[in-house]
Amino acid sequence: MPITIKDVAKIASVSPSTVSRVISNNPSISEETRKRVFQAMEALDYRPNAIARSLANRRTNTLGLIIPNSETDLFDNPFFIRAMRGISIYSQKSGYHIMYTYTRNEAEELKFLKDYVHSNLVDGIILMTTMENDACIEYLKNEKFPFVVIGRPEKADHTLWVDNDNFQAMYNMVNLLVNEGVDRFAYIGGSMAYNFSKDRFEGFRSALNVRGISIEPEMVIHEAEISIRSGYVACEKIFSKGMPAAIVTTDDLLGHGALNYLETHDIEAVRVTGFNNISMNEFHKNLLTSVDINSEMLGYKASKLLIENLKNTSKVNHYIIETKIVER
Amino acid sequence: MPITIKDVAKIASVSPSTVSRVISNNPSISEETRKRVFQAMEALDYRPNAIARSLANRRTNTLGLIIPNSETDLFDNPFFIRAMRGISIYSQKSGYHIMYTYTRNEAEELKFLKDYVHSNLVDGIILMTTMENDACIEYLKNEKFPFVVIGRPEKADHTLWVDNDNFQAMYNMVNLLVNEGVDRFAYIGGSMAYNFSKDRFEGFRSALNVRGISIEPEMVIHEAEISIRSGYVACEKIFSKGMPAAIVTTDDLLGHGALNYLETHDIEAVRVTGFNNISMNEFHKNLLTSVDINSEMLGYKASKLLIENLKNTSKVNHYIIETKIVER
DNA sequence: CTGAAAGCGCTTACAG
DNA sequence: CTGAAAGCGCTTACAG
Repeated sequence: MPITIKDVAKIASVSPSTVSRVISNNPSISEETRKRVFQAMEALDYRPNAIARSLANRRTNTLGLIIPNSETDLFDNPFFIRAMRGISIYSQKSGYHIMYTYTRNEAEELKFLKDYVHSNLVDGIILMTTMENDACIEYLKNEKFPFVVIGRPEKADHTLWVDNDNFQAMYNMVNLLVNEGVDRFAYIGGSMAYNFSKDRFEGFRSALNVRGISIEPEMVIHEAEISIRSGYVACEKIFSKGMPAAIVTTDDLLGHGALNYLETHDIEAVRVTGFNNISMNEFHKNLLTSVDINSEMLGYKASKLLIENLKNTSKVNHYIIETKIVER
Repeated sequence: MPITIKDVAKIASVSPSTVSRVISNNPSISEETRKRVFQAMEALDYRPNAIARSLANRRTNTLGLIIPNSETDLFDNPFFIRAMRGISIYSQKSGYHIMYTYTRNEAEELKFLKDYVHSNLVDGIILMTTMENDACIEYLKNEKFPFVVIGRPEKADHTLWVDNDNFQAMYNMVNLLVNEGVDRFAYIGGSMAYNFSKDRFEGFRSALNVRGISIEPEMVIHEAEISIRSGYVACEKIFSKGMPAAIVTTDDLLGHGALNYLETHDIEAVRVTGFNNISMNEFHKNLLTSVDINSEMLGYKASKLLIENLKNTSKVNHYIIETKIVER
């Protein structure tokens, strides 16, 4: 027999309405009765039933999280768990809970998204990635259901999003290498269906352009899968065409694949760079210079942005998270 | 104005009770009216309100997941995300949702655990790790709140748990090495406050015992933190004492730390083994033989066990997940 | 096989 | 500043 608001009301000699107002911090309650009610709650070790509150006020204080398809190694990428940590930390602070669901493909993404939206279980949704013609974004916009997306969407209007400045981060990385004297570049990136891949590639292209270094198309590889294996395989193609002075990649897993290739083939003096600054880099003998994208902050700010908007206390529709080049 | 059970009832010319019975698959409904109700639901695109259902039948069909403290690299360990994936996949199948919360220390663990238990938001809890004198297990037992724990707890009676046979896995690994001719062993493990650390160490000890190989205490290191760094640091201690023929570790991160040490110091012909078979192993030049603990299956079976018990369809209180040595 | 009614534990206009 | 009442959208004994 659980303790309810009625039990508290009886002990405190007030009505259930009053107890409810005390719980929700309604300012119209006198200090005297507030104190009495708190005492009663304490005495009974009363905890409000979150489900009942949700039904009555039509808010669940819960956010839904869609973790995208990843048969690939992508899933061992610490990005997701780090972002989920940031999401959890901000949400805890503001009294929100987080539901997640793992999906294997876009069809499942959409299916579970609908489940979240129609079940009334969550007040808003966090999408962990952005794709070209993203069906999830499309759907949520149509339904006018609150959501935030990690990664700048194609049409950023009327959409909440957080992202790094991927163009700038890659631009700066290439510049750094040019300043070190690198004059021949290879590039390994992920699928151009992702906006962050496009942005990073554009940063690469623009930086070389500005510095007057030509891009060699056969040294530019876009791999469908972001993994150590892909990085390795891409190098086989690259080195069949020539010998770059640096291999710029869009992910540390690709970068480590490249490093493995270099080591296996006893190739020296080729710089390799990546993104994400995964912990594996730190003690690795082969040095990988990497962009720390601050995944945890991406998650943190994503939930912040969404929750602020649910409470109507936000003026902005996006946050840019600072990146940092970690040189090695 | 959301569509409710009443709207459906009106269209189908039945009472709300009947609609409810159709939704919950109550067998006492005639085929004829069942069909009519389904048609009405379809016509209105009706979706039951999960919150209202939860309040009425006192089940939320939601599980709560506590992700333990990890200021350390532990968090980049793919174990967590893989287990969470398994948990999600089984839960989806049986119509359960998953909430997670990240915690920074045992005090927070307990705090958020209480939050879950008292908010009535979840029907059961999944604990991702087991510790010595685990306060969370203690608490949940006292509250008689349903839970499952990944990792065999100290007192396994009246507790649901899933685990590998960590003793056996390590025992087999050591045996394999002995058969290959290894006659001098070093050991790097995690904190002995974790049962899996204890089990793995016992497997190590017993296997050497049986094969008549003595353990050199100064070559046995228990690190508080499971990380690449710790593995490296442990090797500094080990090699100041002598030259083992194999370094057996309880985690691939420790193993990679050891490999890095060997490489940095140009030490060859020392075998290194780990646990988890992380993806980093696959393309790494230095070969790490590893125990694949099947993290995803641990998560999968954990939610299966918990959900089966919530539905009273389970006879067992634990599952052992098979491990597999991946030789390299 | 089906319906009317009470109930799950809250919130919130409305009235005073 | 506080209470009585209706309502949130379901479920489920009870009765027929």
